[in-house]
Amino acid sequence: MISQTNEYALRAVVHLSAIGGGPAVTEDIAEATRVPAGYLARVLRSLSKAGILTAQRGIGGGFALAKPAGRITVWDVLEATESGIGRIESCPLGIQSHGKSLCALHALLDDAIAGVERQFRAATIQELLTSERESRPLCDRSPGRASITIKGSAPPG
Amino acid sequence: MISQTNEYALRAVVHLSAIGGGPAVTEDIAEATRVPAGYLARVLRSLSKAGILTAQRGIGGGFALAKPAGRITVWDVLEATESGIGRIESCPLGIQSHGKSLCALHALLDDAIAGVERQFRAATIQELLTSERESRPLCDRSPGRASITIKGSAPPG
DNA sequence: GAACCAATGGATACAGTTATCCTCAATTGT
DNA sequence: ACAATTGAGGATAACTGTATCCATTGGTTC
Repeated sequence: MISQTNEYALRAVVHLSAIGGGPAVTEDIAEATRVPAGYLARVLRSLSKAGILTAQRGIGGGFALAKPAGRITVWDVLEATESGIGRIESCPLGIQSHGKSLCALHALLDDAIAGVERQFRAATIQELLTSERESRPLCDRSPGRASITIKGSAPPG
Repeated sequence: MISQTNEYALRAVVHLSAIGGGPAVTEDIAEATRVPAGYLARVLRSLSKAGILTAQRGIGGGFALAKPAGRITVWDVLEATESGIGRIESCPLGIQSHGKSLCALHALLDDAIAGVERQFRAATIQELLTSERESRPLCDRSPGRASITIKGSAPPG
């Protein structure tokens, strides 16, 4: 359903949004989101290629949101990390007569997936951060303070 | 989302329902559903263990539905083949404060999954066969005739 | 230009899923 | 009892997604 890679990508984007859009270096994002740094680097590249993040090398560089969090949907992030969610386009059995309109079985399956897609298309990253839920994404405590502990290099303020 | 194994299991159960509940031997089910026979054997065992199918050895044996198709849900089949759909129980980051109530991000993800679960719990195998859709599951042609080609098991010579 | 920083890209290892195969146990028919 | 049929179970291979590593390239600062 939601692959590990999807998870990592979402965490990274949410984190960047939470700190105001970045930029932040791979190492720091990995630390904050508890994602293996080596693999995260690869995921961030995907997000960069997909135009969700911008990448900047050298000192002061890192990854940053390419557009405001309110304009990035959960769906965007999932799509960027491939694997997507796997809509069913045609009959997996390769039955000709099912080519255009899926059979009852696969129509049901695809309907379910379509519902998920709709939900994810409607949800922006910004909404996750301003949600009224008890706990916010990635934060170690409940709302009220949106502070995220960023270890190491650049202490804000 | 829907794993290959899930697919195979669904096809097998749908097929058995379509031929009236069985029994049918692994080889024949594999033929009709276009599933690799060796692997299908394993999947059928899972379904048998889960109480969805009954297994009978020896001549005239095979697998049969353990209960009427109207009482088997898509969800039952998915659960039986493990992997399920992967509801999110607790925060994947292992953040303590998220333990009970998921954060906004994972609440959203789990909501979507929950919706899928609800749909699949409500759909019976029987409904798939009596659906008014253009094409029925596994059939090579549209409704009207529910005939399924079962290749003869008698080898020449 | 030199030195350092950080992303890029490729090679590689690891893990879980998918798939195959072979032997054993149960059932049926002669 | 014997042979044929058919599922049960385990060992193993192939494949894909996950994760690590290292050399390279691009960019900043001095």
